[in-house]
Amino acid sequence: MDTVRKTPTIQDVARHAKVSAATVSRVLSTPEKVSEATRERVHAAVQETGYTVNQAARSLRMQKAKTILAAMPGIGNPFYSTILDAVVNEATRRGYGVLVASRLGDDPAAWLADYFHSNRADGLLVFDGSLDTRRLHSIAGEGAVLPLVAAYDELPDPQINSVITDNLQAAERAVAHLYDLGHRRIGHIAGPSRNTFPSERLVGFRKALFDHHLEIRPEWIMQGDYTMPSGQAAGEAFAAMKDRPTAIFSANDEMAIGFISAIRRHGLDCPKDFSVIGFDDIAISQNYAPALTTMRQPRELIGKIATQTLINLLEGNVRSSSPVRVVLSSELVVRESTAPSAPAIRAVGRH
Amino acid sequence: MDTVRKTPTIQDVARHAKVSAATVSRVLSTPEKVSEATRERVHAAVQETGYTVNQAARSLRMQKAKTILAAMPGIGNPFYSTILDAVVNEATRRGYGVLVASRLGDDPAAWLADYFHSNRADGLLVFDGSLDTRRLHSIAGEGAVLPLVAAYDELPDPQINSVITDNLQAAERAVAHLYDLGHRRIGHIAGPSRNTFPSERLVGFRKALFDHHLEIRPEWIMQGDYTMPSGQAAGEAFAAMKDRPTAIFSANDEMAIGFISAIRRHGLDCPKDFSVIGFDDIAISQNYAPALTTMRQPRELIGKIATQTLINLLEGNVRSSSPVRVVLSSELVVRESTAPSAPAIRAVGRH
DNA sequence: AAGATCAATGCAATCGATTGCATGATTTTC
DNA sequence: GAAAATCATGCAATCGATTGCATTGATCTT
Repeated sequence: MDTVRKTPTIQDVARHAKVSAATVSRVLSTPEKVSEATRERVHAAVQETGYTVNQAARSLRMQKAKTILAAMPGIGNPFYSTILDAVVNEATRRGYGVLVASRLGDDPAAWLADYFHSNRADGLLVFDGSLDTRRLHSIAGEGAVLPLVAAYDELPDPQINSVITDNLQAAERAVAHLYDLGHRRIGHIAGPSRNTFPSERLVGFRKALFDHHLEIRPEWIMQGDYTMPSGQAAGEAFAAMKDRPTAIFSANDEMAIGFISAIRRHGLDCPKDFSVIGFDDIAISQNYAPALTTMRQPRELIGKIATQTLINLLEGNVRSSSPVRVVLSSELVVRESTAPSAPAIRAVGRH
Repeated sequence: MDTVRKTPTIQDVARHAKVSAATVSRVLSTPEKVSEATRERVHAAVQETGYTVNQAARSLRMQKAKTILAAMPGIGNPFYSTILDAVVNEATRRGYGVLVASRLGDDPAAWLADYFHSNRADGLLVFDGSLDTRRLHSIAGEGAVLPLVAAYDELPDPQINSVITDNLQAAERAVAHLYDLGHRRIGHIAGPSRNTFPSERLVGFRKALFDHHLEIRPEWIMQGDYTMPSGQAAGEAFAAMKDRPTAIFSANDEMAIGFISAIRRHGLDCPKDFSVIGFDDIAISQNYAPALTTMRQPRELIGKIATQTLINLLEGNVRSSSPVRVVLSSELVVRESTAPSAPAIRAVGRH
């Protein structure tokens, strides 16, 4: 047994195979340029020594890190962590490492751009809608273009590559589901708006009500911020109403769950007294009581496709100069939290 | 405006400040070795050029990547993603990057060890209990010691550094809580056992029952695997019992939630008909209906301390040769899913 | 005042992998 | 059969930062 064995370098392999380091390198990256015989000797030597390429050296020489950076608003959020999972899987499959950045300091854009200047990452996946991508680009350098793919809800700067879901249509689909169940008095728990623009799901909600000739009552549109407590707050507001909607479309599942549990404390039951449809289909939704009807976002797909897009970009497989835009569609998942509206049932009973 | 400006190197800074690259390097790492005047010139030049050290070059020269690797069983799991969040924050604060690895391929240990051979990461945080740390060590190299800190529940190999929680005592505390509420018929939903060893929480459960002179009924110990569906399965088993316990201690919150929602379908109510206490205090627990009583694990702390421990190790701040072991304690959080047992209430009523 | 000491800085080697160019060997072509 | 084309391989420069050693000039010692 050797005493102090350091990790083998390409030189060690070369020595074992009795060739030059250059040849070893070629065997590993462009095997067709090397004769069969030497190729085998080198492979054997690689086995013997247990050689692995030193990424630091390769990065330095090649000016690329084979690593992508994922910027998330909060990894703790189950919605994003599922996406991250998909990102890691896909990146690993393609031979890339995944660095995770959390928002830190007062200039996150500068902080992220630093990863590129310092040659730690080649590309960036942005899942954080609050990040200023324009600023990011400008910091990244005048000459160079920072390869980045954004994947978050509100449609960002149309100039950048993005993977998003069809929020508008999905919101309409959600309302249509409630309508089909006989609901005519429908409220909404909205997500936070970005830069004075109303969120797409709210817009879709409005459009759907309009299309179905339903009244849009401002007091039935409650403002939330995608967290459970804000859903609970909406629930309290709902409970305090004299004249309540019979169904609620929540802009995400967490608020829907907060809403339902707050309301339950007031002796109201979902779906008996009111229906709720959420958005996202997070893990808990199917096991919540009542199991939540929701618009499922293909989170794994978002992560996977965003990663593929970025890596294709990095490897120059994409020649088009216009930004890549992928829109994925959400899927209605009907569970227990939505039911025919009480009046509709009564109507049936009277018949 | 320059046309094609590449990212500046230390040479560029040197030229600007009219010193050698060596001096620039010294200003950045050992400022006290440089005279006040030059120091200022160099700092100015750094500002002007917008220089950032090239990590690839530094890694190559220093033989360290300033990056740690986090191995998670599944990032999608909300329990782990909270930990990861803390890891990223702490690592960033200390100037380290965080690479995330998912389990891939048929030899995860080899896969992870590769990150070290290839000089991509300096240390490893293991949150995945199913990883064979012995094998990892042996692969990592005969001579070198792979710096690693494990943070997962079942006490691993006592030789390795670890950050864990006091599962045994916490389990006893959970049972004590049920006992104090008057419950005498207590069941358990167990997590999967590792290598034929029963899980610590199960051991703690048994010990607590024994200490309280309660009967341990094997049919009241249901086997789960930490997932919601397995909790639901336990719920079905519970519903089918002729003679049921009045309280359940679940080895984690997800199973507890699955359990409660399954049982609710059978017309039984928590906490009226039975009490449930969980373990972990994941985000959903406080908003579930009923809000879940649980043993809270300090997840942020686990992530933070594990990271600190690892980085201290890497930077040689730890001189002790014996492994570092940190045990954090869990905290009982009483909410709505546990209530005085029905017999106890009746007894009070009769009085 | 001459040698010793010290502080500040530069020189050049080094980390490990990649690749353009040169070289020598072999095969093809007319 | 000689020139040309083709192939396999090695040489050496390169990527950017760090650091031991050498050099220079200034200050100190006796």
